[in-house]
Amino acid sequence: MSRKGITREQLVAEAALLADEVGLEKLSLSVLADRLEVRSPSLYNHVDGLAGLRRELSLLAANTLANLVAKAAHRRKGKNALVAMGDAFRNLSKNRPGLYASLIQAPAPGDTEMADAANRALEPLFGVLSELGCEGDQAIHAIRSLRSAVHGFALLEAAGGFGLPTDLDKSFHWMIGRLVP
Amino acid sequence: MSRKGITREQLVAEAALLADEVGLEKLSLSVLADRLEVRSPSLYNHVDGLAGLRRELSLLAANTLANLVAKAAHRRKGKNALVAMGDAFRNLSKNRPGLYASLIQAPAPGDTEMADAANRALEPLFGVLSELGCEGDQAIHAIRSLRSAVHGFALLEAAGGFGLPTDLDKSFHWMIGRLVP
DNA sequence: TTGCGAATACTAATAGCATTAGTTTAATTC
DNA sequence: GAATTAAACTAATGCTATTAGTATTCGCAA
Repeated sequence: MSRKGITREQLVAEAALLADEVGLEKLSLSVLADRLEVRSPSLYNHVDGLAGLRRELSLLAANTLANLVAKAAHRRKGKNALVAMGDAFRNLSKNRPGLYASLIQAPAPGDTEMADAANRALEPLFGVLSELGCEGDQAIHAIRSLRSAVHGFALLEAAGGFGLPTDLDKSFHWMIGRLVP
Repeated sequence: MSRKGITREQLVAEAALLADEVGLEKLSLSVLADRLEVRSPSLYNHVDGLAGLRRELSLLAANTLANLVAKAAHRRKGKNALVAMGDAFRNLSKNRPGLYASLIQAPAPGDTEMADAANRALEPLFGVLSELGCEGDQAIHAIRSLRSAVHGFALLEAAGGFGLPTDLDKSFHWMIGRLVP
């Protein structure tokens, strides 16, 4: 058969798009192979099985998020920056639900690359908080709370957990405003 | 073969325990059948396939949570009640991770039984907030925020998302305190 | 240009899971 | 005690992931 010239990056990117369309749970090597017009065993040349693909997706998600958050924080200050970062988070979950969902899986113990990528998305948060004069225990509490709240909000929203979609933006901003010291 | 006398409640309860042990993703009809010392097609007498089992688990989780939250709120007032309810939430995620995880799946559109069960867990929350003089938009924002924050915190904690486990309780209580109006 | 090695695709085969159909057997009911 | 129903079983199908082995194509070096 003629070569398709698939690269790992393309493969993972396509898998992410597919996950957005059909849901991360329904993403299988079979459907990905169909999409790429290839037989499923061929995927093993690029990725270490389904588990490997999932890890690549997590990595892509973490890096994508880190970039969006950094861009959102750029040239903004204080609470404005926090709100923009929160919005970036939430927008990713709305625009790329499959990709966002792959953030959830816990990194394997000792997987520093994965842990690093996740931490990179949090760095701007540290910056803004210290700029707001928030240090020590306060900063730790605030970061944990903001992460939890934003993540939980995005998940509940994606799962249709909120009854009415009215004023969801207001609620989200109210929440963030409450959690900055 | 002699009958095993399995009831649907037992089956679902056992499935929940199994999910706690091996993780919800790894819970299959096969392993459940092994645990119950039965062949997997026999499970179809009690439950509508894997999808049906998952729905039953979600229902059990929602009801369990509703009971725990109601008990936590009992005879408590104001912020004390909110903290106790939050703790109940978080404890469930720690003690029954598999069961807790099955809360996440979105209810099928039109599945009122599932939606009702989920709402029942939130009722005490409404009570406490109105008792705190929180009404209208404020109440809506607060409820959404508290749900998001508590849920997000429980998930991140379960996934090992927080680096150090030190003072996690303090952070959790700090967060709740911030979100009550 | 030719030839060689590595990368990438393929086919074939295996194993596990969910699911359906049809059968048997035990319990319940009349 | 006979008939009905419920709950177990076996057998078979189809889908997925995965491995092994094979062939083809691309890039590079002689």
